[in-house]
Amino acid sequence: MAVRGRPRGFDRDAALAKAMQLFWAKGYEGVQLAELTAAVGINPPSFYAAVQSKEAIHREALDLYPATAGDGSMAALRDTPGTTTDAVHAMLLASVEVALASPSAGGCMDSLGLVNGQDQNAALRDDLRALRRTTATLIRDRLERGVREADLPADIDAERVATFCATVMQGLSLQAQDGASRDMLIGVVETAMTALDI
Amino acid sequence: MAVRGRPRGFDRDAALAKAMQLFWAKGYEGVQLAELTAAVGINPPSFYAAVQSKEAIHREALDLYPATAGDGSMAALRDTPGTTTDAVHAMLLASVEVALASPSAGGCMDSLGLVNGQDQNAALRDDLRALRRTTATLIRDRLERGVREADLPADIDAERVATFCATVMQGLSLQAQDGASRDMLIGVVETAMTALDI
DNA sequence: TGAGATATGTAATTTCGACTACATATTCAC
DNA sequence: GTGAATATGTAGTCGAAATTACATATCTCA
Repeated sequence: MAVRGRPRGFDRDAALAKAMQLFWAKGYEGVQLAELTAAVGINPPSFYAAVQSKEAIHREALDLYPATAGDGSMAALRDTPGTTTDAVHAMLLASVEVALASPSAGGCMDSLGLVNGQDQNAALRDDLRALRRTTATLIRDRLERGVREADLPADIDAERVATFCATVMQGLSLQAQDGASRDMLIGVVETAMTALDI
Repeated sequence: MAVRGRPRGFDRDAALAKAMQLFWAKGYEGVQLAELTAAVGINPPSFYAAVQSKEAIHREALDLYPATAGDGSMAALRDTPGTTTDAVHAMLLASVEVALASPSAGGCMDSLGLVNGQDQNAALRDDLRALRRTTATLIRDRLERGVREADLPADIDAERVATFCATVMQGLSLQAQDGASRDMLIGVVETAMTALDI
């Protein structure tokens, strides 16, 4: 059962990837649809034939982000063997790479995609906040696992340490935007790790 | 030599203070001029008779910010007696209060006022970046003073530690936006301080 | 008191950016 | 080949937000 009508003249997945790059580089409100369609090489009607709205494709980009470039830090947290401390260290180092991997060195898409924008985009801003809270929760879960496995002292405050890690990761995104070098960001991570010698 | 013509019907300083509150709460692009004029109780022409543009009053607000509410952290860094560590600790605790003092619990105005906005506001975004770099420089200066006064070990990397502090402070702003409580933010500061037991 | 100067209110204007109407083009099913 | 279905390009529309035109109001100075 092949599709009827005229076939789409561009690669939707490639367009989405391009959109993600743009949103990552410039934030939601920093990207104009005209810019996006120009980057893909299409006209607005072709875009709207394939996507419901700017907001809709941004949501798709948010889903694509961890599935590709943006998953570095959570993947490191999840997959790094060894101690919990090793995993947290790898996570922070990975978040440095994510921040620098932005097409504009603009930090993490979830952290900076929409910070203080227009009221009309409040829903998206709240979604990003929820994503960030989820990240903090994943970190806390990993720390609590470390406690259960006697890898960390039983008396640590997992939520506090997780919030500290999230704070540093978000700060790293802004530092990347401010032009900090990879070496400097890695130095920040190493300094942060000394706070985790619990 | 009194002023000629009809006198202004509103208090310009009060209007500026209101504008600062709004910009602090919602960011540059999150505030509409209509909202600002409504909050002040005037109409747009009265605003434009007293101020050149939205961008101009935002610049004034950026100047007013440290002169009033926003100066907490730098004042603490500057004025806290005792050790350098005491000063840094006070600075971080003050930045928690600044972040929570925002009319919307929205973090520091310099950190979050315009993160990933429209291309047309690139100049303002760059100004904010410069302000943040200045903050990091002030911290580094204080640390270097600590080294000179033998208050800190001679071999610390002042720039790295200063960048760490700036990273945490900026992260605290985002955490405040994400709804972290004062207790949690203070916990983050205490955790960060353990990284500074150099 | 009147002339000059500045402020205000009403109601635009202007610009920009997301989104779309519509005519045309390309494909599939039969 | 014809018709149904979907895509594309041109050229808009539509709404939102900063900014302003202009008539009027209120003040100082002579």
